[in-house]
Amino acid sequence: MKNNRDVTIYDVAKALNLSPSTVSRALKDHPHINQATKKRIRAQAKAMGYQQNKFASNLRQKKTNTIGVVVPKLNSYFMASVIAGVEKITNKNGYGLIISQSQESGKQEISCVSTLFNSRVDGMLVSLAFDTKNLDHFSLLLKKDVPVVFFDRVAECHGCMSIKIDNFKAGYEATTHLISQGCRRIVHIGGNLLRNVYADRYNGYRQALADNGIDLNHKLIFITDLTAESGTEIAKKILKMDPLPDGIFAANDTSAVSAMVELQESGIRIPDDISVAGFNNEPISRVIKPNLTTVDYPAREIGEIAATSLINKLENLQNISVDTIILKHSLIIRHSSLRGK
Amino acid sequence: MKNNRDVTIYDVAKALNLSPSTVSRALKDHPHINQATKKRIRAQAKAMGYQQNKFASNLRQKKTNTIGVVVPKLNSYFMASVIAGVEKITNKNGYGLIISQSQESGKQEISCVSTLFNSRVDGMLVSLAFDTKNLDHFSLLLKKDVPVVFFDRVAECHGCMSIKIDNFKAGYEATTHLISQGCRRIVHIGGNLLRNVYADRYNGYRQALADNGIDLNHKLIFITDLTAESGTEIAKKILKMDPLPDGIFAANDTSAVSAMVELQESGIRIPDDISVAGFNNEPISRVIKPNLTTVDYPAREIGEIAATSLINKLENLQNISVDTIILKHSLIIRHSSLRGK
DNA sequence: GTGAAAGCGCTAACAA
DNA sequence: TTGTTAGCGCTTTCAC
Repeated sequence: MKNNRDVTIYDVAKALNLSPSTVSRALKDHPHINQATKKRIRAQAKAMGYQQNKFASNLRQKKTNTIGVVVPKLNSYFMASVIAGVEKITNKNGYGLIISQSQESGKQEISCVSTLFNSRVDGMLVSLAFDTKNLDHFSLLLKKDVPVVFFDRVAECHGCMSIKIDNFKAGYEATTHLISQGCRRIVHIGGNLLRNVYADRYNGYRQALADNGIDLNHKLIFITDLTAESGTEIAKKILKMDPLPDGIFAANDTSAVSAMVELQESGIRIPDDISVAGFNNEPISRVIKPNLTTVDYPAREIGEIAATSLINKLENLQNISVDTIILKHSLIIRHSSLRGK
Repeated sequence: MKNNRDVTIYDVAKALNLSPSTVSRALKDHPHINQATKKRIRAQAKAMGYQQNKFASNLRQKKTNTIGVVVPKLNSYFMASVIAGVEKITNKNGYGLIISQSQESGKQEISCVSTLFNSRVDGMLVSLAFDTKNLDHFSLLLKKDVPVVFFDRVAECHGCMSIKIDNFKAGYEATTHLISQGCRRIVHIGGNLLRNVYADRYNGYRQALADNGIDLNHKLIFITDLTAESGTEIAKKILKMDPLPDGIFAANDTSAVSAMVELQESGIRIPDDISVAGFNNEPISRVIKPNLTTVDYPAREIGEIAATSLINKLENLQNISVDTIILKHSLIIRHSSLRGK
C-alpha cells in the first residue's frame, strides 16, 4: 500500500467539485445518485486510477469480505479441486480467500483458526485435521458470530453446517463389492476414527461384513495415518498372516496403492490373491496396475456448495434449518478388485 | 468482525487509567515503555479479550503485512511443499498469506494479480502460468512499489528476484544419463517454451544430444501441456514410429508416467525397449513400475527462500544486487532408465 | 439528489 | 516514560 496508489475518494471529489459522500455513493451504485453524475464520477475515478481502500472500508463497515479456509493439506487433487470450487464462488460474490494448512495437526489447526480469526475473516470453511479432538476453537468462533462450514471431514457442532458424502454407504458399497468378488477375509486400512470420514467408512465396512454373515476380525483392522508409509507397513504385516487375507478396503488411495505395490513385489497377485479397493479417486489410482477400484466424489461441487452456504449464512439468506448437505458418490470398479470368475 | 469482539485499545487504556498510545506501544513491545506497565497492560488486554484491529492498523500504517501468492495449481506435492515453506517463514515474521490459483491460464493470472493488488498485499510470490506471455501485470506492480519474487517458473523482469533450479543442467543430466544407458533416439516431452523451466530443460536435452554426437530429430520432440492425457497421446504416436524411439525425457512426472502406462499396455518393455526419465520427483514416480527416474528439487526450501527474500525486500534488508538464487537439484536414477547391460 | 461531519481503531509526531 | 492529538480513507446519518 504505497503512496502512488493512493488516489482517494477525496481526490476524485475535488476534481469534480463534488463531495466525497457523493463519490462514495456513486461508486457503489447507490440509487439516490443521478445517473449522469454517476457516470462522470466513474469516468473520473477510472481516469485517476482510483482504487478503493479496503481497510478504510472494512474499518468503517466492520466486515472484511474475506473467508478463511483451513484444510489438512493442499497436496491432493481432491483438495485442489475443492478449493477451485470455493474460489469460483467467492470470486463471483466479491469475497477474498485466505487459505491455510493445518498439516494434519490439531495443534496447528488451532493456530490457523486463531490467525484467521485475528485477521477477522467473516466466516470459515474447514476440513478437520487428522487428530483434532477438541472443538473449542470453533465454538469460540460461533460465540463471536463467525459462522463455520465444515466440508468432508466434518464435526458435530451445534450451529455449524456440514457438506459431505455418505461415507458409511460408500464404505458399505466398496466392501460389499469385494465380498461379491469372493473376498471373505477383508483387511480394512482405516484412518483416525475421530474423523467422521474414517469412522463412517469403517462402520460401512463392518455393516457389509455383518450383512453377509462374515465375522469381524480385529486382526484385519489397521487404524493408521493413511500415508504411503503406513500402506507399505501394513502390506508387510499382511504378508505374514496365515491364512492370507483375500481383500483390502483402504480409506484412501494413497495407502491402498502403496500396499498394493508392496504386496506385488512379494509376488501377490492382485486381484486374484487379494482384491483391493481404495477411496478418493486420486489420479494415482489410474497409474497403478491393475487400476485401483475406488470411490469417487465431487470435490469441486463440495467446494462450491460449502462456499455458497457460507456466503448465504453471512448475508442472512440462509435457511436456518439446513444442517447437513450430502452429495452423491460413486464406486468406480476397476481391475484391482475384478476377479475373472 | 462483530461487535462482541470489539475490545479496543481505548477500553484497556481506560481500565488501566492509561492513554491509548501507551497501550498501543506496550502491545508492540516498544522499548520506551516501562516493563512493569507493559506487563499490566498485557495482562489486562488478555483478560478483556483484546484483539488488534488490523484494518485500523493497516489503514494507519499503509502496510498490510500480507503477501499474495499466485501459483498455477495447488494439486502437486511440489506446490504444497513450496507453500508449506512459505507459510513457515511468513508466520514467523508476522505476515499473512493469500493464495490463489491461476489454473495455468495467463488470463486468470492477470485477474489473480489484480485481485491481490486490490487487497493491497505488500508483495507477491509468483510462479507463472503455462501460457503467460505478457508481463505487464507485473511491471505495473513494480511501478507501484509492490515487489515480486518469482519461483520455479520465473520471468526475466527488471527488479524482480527469481528462485529456481538449474533446469538446463538438470535436463542435460537426465538426457546424458539416458544416453549412457544406450539410448540414441530420445523423445522429449516438453512444456510450453515460454516458461523458463521447460525451455531450459529442452535446451539441456539438446545440448546433451549435441555433446554426444546425436542429431536433433524434430519428430521426437513434443511440446504439450504436460497433462496425463498428453502423455497418453504421445505414447500412442510413439507406438506408430518406425524405428521406435529408445528413450523418453519428459519435463514432468505426470506425462512421463501416463506415457509409460500406455506404452506398457502395448507391450513395450521399460526400460529395455524404451528408457524413461521424468522431472519433479512426485510421489507417483515411486508407484509406477518400474519406478521412474526423475529430477528431485527442494520444494520446501524454494518456498522458504522465496518468502525470506520477499520479506527482506519489504523490510529493506535486501542486498539489492541479488537477482537470482539457484538451488541444487539431483537426478534420481531408478529402474525406468536403468538397463542391465 | 447532494453535502457536512463524525467516527471506525489504530499509530506516531510532538509535547511534556 | 507517558500523554495529546491528528489523521489514515471510507461510510453513513442527518440535514438541506
